[in-house]
Amino acid sequence: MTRRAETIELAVLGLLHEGPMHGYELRKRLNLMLGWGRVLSYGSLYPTLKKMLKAHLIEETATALTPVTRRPRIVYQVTEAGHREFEHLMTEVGPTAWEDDNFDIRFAFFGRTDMEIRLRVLEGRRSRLQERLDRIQRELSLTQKEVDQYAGELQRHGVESVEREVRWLSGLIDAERNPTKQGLAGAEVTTTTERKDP
Amino acid sequence: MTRRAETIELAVLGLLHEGPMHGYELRKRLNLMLGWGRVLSYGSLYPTLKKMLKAHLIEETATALTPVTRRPRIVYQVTEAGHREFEHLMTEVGPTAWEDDNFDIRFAFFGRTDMEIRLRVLEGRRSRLQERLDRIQRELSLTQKEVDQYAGELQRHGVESVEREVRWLSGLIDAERNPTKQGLAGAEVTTTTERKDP
DNA sequence: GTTAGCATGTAAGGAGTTACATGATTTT
DNA sequence: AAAATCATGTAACTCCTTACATGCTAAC
Repeated sequence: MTRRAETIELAVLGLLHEGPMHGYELRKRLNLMLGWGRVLSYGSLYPTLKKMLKAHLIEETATALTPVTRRPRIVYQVTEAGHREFEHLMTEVGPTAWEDDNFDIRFAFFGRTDMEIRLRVLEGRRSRLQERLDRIQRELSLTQKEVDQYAGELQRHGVESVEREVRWLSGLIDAERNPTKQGLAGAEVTTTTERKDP
Repeated sequence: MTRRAETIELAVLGLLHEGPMHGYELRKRLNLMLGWGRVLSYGSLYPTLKKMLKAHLIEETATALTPVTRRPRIVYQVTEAGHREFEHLMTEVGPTAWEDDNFDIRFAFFGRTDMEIRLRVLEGRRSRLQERLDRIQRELSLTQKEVDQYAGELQRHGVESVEREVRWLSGLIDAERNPTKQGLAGAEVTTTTERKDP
């Protein structure tokens, strides 16, 4: 949240790399990408696009408008500067890179970074989560007051979720380190693997 | 997010039920309870407490201040009205109850509600998550464009997380329905199952 | 012909974080 | 004695969501 603007910018830059898109479509793709829960509102997206236009990170493409269509469908595409900004944001490895939202979007675009960067981001993310677990463990041991049944269950479930996340990251890190197996990054670690849906 | 104020209020009301507490301590407990990630800032908590004071939901207790301590440690406790408000918020089952943050805090205080309410909240939460999965599945099938390796892995992992959440809820619902087993709510359902991970 | 989805925006307002400000107490 | 942590606040600022406003296009 809070620092979501940055995230959106990076996401827009990354998505437009696939080809020109207009706002409405961007929003859908964005929601699918980082929208586990919250959805991005127009009131958030369009102003961001305007801002990016002004910063010359993206530009409007001439709209294919038939004599009939009065309403323009504005199609955006990345500029050279935008492309450089994307590279810059992706290679700039730092604390912000492993914050919840930021991590997700960066991960989604891992295909366009070097393994070195990928590893640093994955490892940073993992330590962040590990710290979280440690902190909780520490605080939990300090307040040894016996917790309520449900509150305890919630706590347990929360801890397990984070631990699961850590295992996922470890799998991915391993996969990066020895790409012995055929291409699939960490897929078989996460399991699920086979989907036999039509 | 957004409607976090409500959540904080409910949490404060619930926590103070355990006994009087001062702001600093409340904050720590709160962060431990709903703080998987974000932490609650003072700039958020204290104004909320002030607001609740004005609404007579809580009151300041006379500070045990020795002649030495100049700085008062303000201790809060729930009023009768606050207690009623807590009951009201907990029994009022509706969409807000199964929003991410709201659900967590409500769940933590399940010990103080009836099974009927608990079931409705659990089931509401489960449908919400199920809808989320369906929506994603639907959108994913529409855009059959082959996804990038990493983006795909992220998607997969996200879906699995939600599915896991659904299973957890199902376990809890079962446990509520037949409390045959000894007390422990859904603990053994969440499992942990056997971890003989390779 | 009307509903639903495509498509683009803006304005107001709320919510909460950051940074600031202050001081006490405990630990190293 | 310094550092850490306890403890309580406030103000400004940043974001973002909500609600509003408009109009096209496809399906039912």
